[in-house]
Amino acid sequence: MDPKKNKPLGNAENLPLEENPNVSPAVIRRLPRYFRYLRQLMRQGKSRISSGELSSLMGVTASQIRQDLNCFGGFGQQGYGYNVNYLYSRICELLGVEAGLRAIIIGAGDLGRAIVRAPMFEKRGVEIISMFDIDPALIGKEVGGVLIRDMARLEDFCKDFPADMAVLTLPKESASEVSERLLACGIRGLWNFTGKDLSLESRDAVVENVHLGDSLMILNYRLCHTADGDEA
Amino acid sequence: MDPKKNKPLGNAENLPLEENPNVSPAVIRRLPRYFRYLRQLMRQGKSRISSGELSSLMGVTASQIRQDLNCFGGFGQQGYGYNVNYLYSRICELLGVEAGLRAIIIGAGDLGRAIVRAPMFEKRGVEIISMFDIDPALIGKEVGGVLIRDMARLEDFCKDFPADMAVLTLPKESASEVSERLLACGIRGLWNFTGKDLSLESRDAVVENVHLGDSLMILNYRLCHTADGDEA
DNA sequence: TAGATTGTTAATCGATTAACAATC
DNA sequence: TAGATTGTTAATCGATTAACAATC
Repeated sequence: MDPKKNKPLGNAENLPLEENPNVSPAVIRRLPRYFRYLRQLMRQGKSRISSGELSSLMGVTASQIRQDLNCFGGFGQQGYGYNVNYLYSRICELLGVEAGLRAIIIGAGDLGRAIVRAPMFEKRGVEIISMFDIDPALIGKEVGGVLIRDMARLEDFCKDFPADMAVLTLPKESASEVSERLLACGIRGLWNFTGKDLSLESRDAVVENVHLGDSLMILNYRLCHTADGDEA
Repeated sequence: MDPKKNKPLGNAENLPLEENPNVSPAVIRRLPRYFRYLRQLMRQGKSRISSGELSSLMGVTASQIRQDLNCFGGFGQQGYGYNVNYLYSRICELLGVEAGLRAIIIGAGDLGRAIVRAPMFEKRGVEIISMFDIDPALIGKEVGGVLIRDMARLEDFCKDFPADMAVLTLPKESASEVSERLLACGIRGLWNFTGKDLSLESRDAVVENVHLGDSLMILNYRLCHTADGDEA
């Protein structure tokens, strides 16, 4: 029973991973959690795990884990389970951790500065190459090793240093206008913290909206509706 | 055809809103968006809206809107539509905007300071009554009008000023230990930014996990898998 | 009244779970 | 080989959409 290190054997074998279109949004939303738990298992030196073991660790069903992983081809081995290192590296590949993506941050306010200093990007293989702001008091300063440039120079900069994504931490009033400029610069991904719903799916760009206000309201709702007498 | 201002007529009429248990998580997740769009309509002075009109505004189906709103009773009127002010106030009620919830923030780092200064809480009727940190260099300072107190005094403070929720913007290493202390203080809601999955549903507390790293990874995935040759 | 639009039921679609044959 | 555990199909569950009768 030698530990598995070889290629996947599932039915997606001869397709490049990037071109499997049969992956549901629900599965994609769960991939980052697999990434995190596998990373942790690897650090703990665990070399092998079964769907059952992983399921009790993550609090989901073993069935779901097997179903999810199989969307991308057979990552495991019957009778053995999954090789942690191998599975981790396949998931990294899926998530583009090794793709060398580059990001810029638009808006050097509180949130922009908090984000640029977080180790999040580095851990996930995304490089922040610049920040931009319109405030003269901020332009020219450095935060977390990243220079804040004048928003007016956005187009110039992108010509020389193309970025894959932009993090929007600017007031929602200018969100639409700025996203147009970013698309024109060739940026294809927006991580949107502005609180304005952006949907550019039709324009060959992807948007991930993070709406903190909505998240807070969901907590509010549940606080108000879980207080003891819920089932009465 | 007089504009509707009276009570709802649906079958949930004689139940207090807080005790309708038939509301699916999917509906709850959408309520904050209704809140935002209705708020905006109100500011624009619009007094009446149909599910069809709202649907094209929000980019969802009219059917879903009617279905969603009906979970909580009949908020509209056949042949007329919905009264914007009335609907807005009912949704505020559902979301606890008038409930006078109080929050504390644990961790006065970049993210904690960014959050305390955001107008988000005030808009949603949540009052931040204190921040806590263990760093002596921060304790005693004020951010956004809120005093940073010593984490060691958490229990003392909560005895005198009970809070409904805590915002966790501290390193994930201490997330579990700190949430135990918070539960012991009587706090029933956690807004968790630590990146560690917390699940305290079993212990009569609610958790809203905001995992920014996961969100970034989903964007990564879609960037890598939408690049032109997707359907090949 | 006629027109409009909800409330609500039925049909469809998608996602999760269960079960088990394949196979290491 | 026997035991374990995946890959995969079928069954269930939940969420969305369509349709239309009720009614303002």
